[in-house]
Amino acid sequence: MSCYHQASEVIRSAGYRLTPQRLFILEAVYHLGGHVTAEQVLAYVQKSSPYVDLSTVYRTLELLVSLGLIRRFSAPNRPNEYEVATAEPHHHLVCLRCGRVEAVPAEPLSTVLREIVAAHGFTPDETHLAIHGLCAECHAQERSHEA
Amino acid sequence: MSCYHQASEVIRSAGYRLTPQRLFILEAVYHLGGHVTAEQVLAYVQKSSPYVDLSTVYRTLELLVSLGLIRRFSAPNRPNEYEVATAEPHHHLVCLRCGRVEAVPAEPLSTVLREIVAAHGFTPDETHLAIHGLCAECHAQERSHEA
DNA sequence: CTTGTATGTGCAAATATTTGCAGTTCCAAG
DNA sequence: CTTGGAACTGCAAATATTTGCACATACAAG
Ligand SMILES: [Mn+2]
Ligand SMILES: [Mn+2]
Ligand SMILES: [Zn+2]
Ligand SMILES: [Zn+2]
Repeated sequence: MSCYHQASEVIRSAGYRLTPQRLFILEAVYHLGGHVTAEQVLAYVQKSSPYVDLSTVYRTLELLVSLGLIRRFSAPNRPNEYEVATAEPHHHLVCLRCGRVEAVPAEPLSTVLREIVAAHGFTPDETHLAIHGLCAECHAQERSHEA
Repeated sequence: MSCYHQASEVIRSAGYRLTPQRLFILEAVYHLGGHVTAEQVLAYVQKSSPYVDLSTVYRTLELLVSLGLIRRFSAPNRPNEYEVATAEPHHHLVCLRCGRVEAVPAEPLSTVLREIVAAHGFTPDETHLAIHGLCAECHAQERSHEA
């Protein structure tokens, strides 16, 4: 579950320093589970290490994203969320009306996506796509609302 | 080209007021063309109407998005960009390394996407997807960088 | 175990975006 | 053509995120 030991090794072997802050932040994302915001990570980290700063959390989360250790979930009108990359690969459907976020398996979407954009010489590395639209309920409501 | 007349009718018939600010902002997005930021829209609008506020621009742009008159382009580490919805439907490939943004036709991606997420009862209405990854050049560089 | 130094951190300020609120204005109803 | 009131706006403050910089520290080399 919460074994972020290998993850810390990735940091080292990529040439980055293994600081207490980075370990705390890594542990926070692993421990909290699911999607977490920078603010939530900070709150957890500060229980053990009160002087860690929010900017360090942001910087570290982006570092972990660039190393592929965590994934970013970014949707308009909500703070960025982050999640361990060891979770099953998936995308998210974001309802623009009620705000609900639902996970869907990465496949077959990822494969199709990869094939289509490969024709443009592009290599998508984002396994965590935010697809905007309307959930079933909200879509039904919009339809009835017309008349 | 710049005929946003029908667009203003959409605002009215959706029950929103047709204010000078909304017309100026609409015209700005039509006139400037391509992807524009709130800041750019403000600069253009203020030439004719100096007291318009940036918050009004943000609010109005989001209103126009919700009415389907313009599209939002939202990628991490860059301000949101907006574009008239009358442009040919397309998505964007965003290189996470060099920052380049390339347009790709909406089809066949949109159709595939729609089919796949329909199985989850979801109706994607976002024809302006930001797909993250590496462009051809940057991908080549990463490969050679390994060795 | 030192030590030098590039990397990383805390803090504060900058930037990007959103929100609350009091005053203004569009426009439906008369 | 008025006019009342909800919708809208400007402004300022709040919130979200990024950045500059001086100081701290991980860690490679000795
Ligand atoms: Mn997720
Ligand atoms: Mn576009
Ligand atoms: Zn919904
Ligand atoms: Zn690139």
